[in-house]
Amino acid sequence: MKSGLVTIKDLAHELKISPSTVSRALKDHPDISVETKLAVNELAKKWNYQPNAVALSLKQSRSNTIGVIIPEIVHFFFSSVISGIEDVAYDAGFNVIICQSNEKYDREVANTRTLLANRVDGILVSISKETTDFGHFYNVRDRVVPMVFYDRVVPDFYADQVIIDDLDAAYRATKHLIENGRKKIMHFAGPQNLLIGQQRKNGYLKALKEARIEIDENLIIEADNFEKARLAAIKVLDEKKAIDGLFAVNDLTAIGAMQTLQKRGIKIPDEIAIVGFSDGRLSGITNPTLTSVDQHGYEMGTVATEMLLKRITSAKKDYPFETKVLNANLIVRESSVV
Amino acid sequence: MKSGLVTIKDLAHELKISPSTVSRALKDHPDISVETKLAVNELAKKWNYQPNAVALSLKQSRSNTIGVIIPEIVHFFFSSVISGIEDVAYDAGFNVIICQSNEKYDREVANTRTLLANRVDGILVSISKETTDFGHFYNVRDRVVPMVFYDRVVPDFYADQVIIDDLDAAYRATKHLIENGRKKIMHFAGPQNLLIGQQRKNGYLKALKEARIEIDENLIIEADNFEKARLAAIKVLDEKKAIDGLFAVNDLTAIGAMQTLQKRGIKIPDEIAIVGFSDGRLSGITNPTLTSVDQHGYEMGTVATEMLLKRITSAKKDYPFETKVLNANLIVRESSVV
DNA sequence: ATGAAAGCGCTAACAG
DNA sequence: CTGTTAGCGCTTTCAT
Repeated sequence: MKSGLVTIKDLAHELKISPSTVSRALKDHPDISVETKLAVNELAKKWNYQPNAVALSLKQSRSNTIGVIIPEIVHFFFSSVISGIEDVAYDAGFNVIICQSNEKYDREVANTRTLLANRVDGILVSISKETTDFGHFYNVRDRVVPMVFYDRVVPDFYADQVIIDDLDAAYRATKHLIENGRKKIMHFAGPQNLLIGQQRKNGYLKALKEARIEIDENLIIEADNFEKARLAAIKVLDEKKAIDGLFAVNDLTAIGAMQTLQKRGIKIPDEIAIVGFSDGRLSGITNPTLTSVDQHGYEMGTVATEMLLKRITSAKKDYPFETKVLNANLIVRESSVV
Repeated sequence: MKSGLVTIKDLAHELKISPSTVSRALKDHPDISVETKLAVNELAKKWNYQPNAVALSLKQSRSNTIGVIIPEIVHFFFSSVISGIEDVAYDAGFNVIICQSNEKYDREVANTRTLLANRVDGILVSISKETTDFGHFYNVRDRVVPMVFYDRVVPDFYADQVIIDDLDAAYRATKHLIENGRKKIMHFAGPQNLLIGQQRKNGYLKALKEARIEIDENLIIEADNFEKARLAAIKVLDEKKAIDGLFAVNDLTAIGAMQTLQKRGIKIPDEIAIVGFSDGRLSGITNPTLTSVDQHGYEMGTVATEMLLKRITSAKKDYPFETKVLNANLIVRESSVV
């Protein structure tokens, strides 16, 4: 058993044949005699030969690696997406390089460079909350590297993408509150430079309009995480706004608000009904359990990866871009129904 | 602006100089004249030249990439670890290839092969719940690829590792229950082939012994996830065991038990006090909030990566292996104190 | 059925 | 200060 790195050359040298023959024998090329194949494979096994994927990448200008840019890994939704990506990529023999943008534009740009430098065969992206300039993605397109956007897509950028129907989901979530008799419904909104932030707000507005509930801009507050939700909730209470419902852009925001309201003695859902968005591990364990939109992270990861692999492996790459819209269903729990 | 992939050759050809000069100019080699440098850099920028990291890897037998084997990404603790790894690696200019073992031995072995094939400069591993054979890691050692184990380490395997003192943390968690007057304390244990499973159980036993509480093997049940915890809790209730405390191997297990007990009308912490382990996002949002051991996932990721990078970059690699033990503090919340 | 040679993109020792 | 050459590990055409 030879230790360290065994190369094709080593095998060739030992067997007194040429590297090309070893290469062919290893991949069962028809030209090679059975004896040679046997000898080569035996030694390869004995010496624990493993092909150098780096050399292969260079030779074939194909790395069998896909890159993923993700805003934040520590997040039920996004980690579910990664899990879906990983599983599909693994089955197809692809590696996954993960880059976390940490919601920073600069880092997203750097990530993109890194992935291109490493000659990944394709890139999966969900843009950061900060991103408003998309030059780095045009760069990817110039390099003809396939790219699929998931969840947080770039508006008007012609590319493959997989999303959920955020507008409709938000609409149904808000409608659900209205159907349960709520009339003064707040919205804790996401950043409006993200399409999903806009869409979820629009869905909220649509439901209100449809029910002929007057829209009060003061009831729409930009708050998209636990801390901001706490502060926003406190502010709302201090201003003694009369509200009976809340639709939040994500679960953690909903939970931050819920806990703050509860601490002030407000009964959920009796006094204020709450609906979140994402349906991660959290929603089932709060008290009351949280009504939420199931965003199907794992599925989004698998679908996005399948789209990407299809574009990577298909002979002609210039077929039209696709947009897949996944189902997002409202999971009704205790926080919204008395 | 040339699209597609620009190489050093292209630049050299255009400027009618040799590739080596371009290469040197690009890295600001002192030998090269200022004019040449300027010309090269200008064209490189104009043509958006980006070095091919794959070619570099091959040349330098160094990929600037580290591999991570992680049991499950969708898990607050593990995703925190990844986040820590990512941040440190990124700052040091290293890429991160993530492989999920999904708690399967076979997949862990395959992951190891993949990472070696891709010539990663080092590997971070937390072993799967199934793993009892460690041959694949000896393989890594033969290849002289640095390796650091985090959290779930291999017993008696001589390697760098970063862990928390599971035994002590479990001991303190259990002692905390005892100090709050609990005497019939159950333990929902993790798989005993994992060191952390053993250690946490041993810590529990140590605290009981110290308090001269008789150990009842029937109160130790192997249950390490939400579902198993529900079933175990139901079984316990059906058998009408008299218990007043529970120490669970992780938070999700604690929460599964807590919810089941609550549904049967048992008051937490009044009738049964509960302590979990990990302290993720979940523990602060349950009702009552969950007392738990803070496992410092992010820090574990950063420390493990620093150890790995140190071994990768240090000239002599044969300095003694280190074991770093991180502090794990008990975060007391409502579930354990009346 | 096998070998020799070239080349993927880059760097570095050696020459001038 | 710059060019030539060789080689990282592998595949593949073209010879033989």
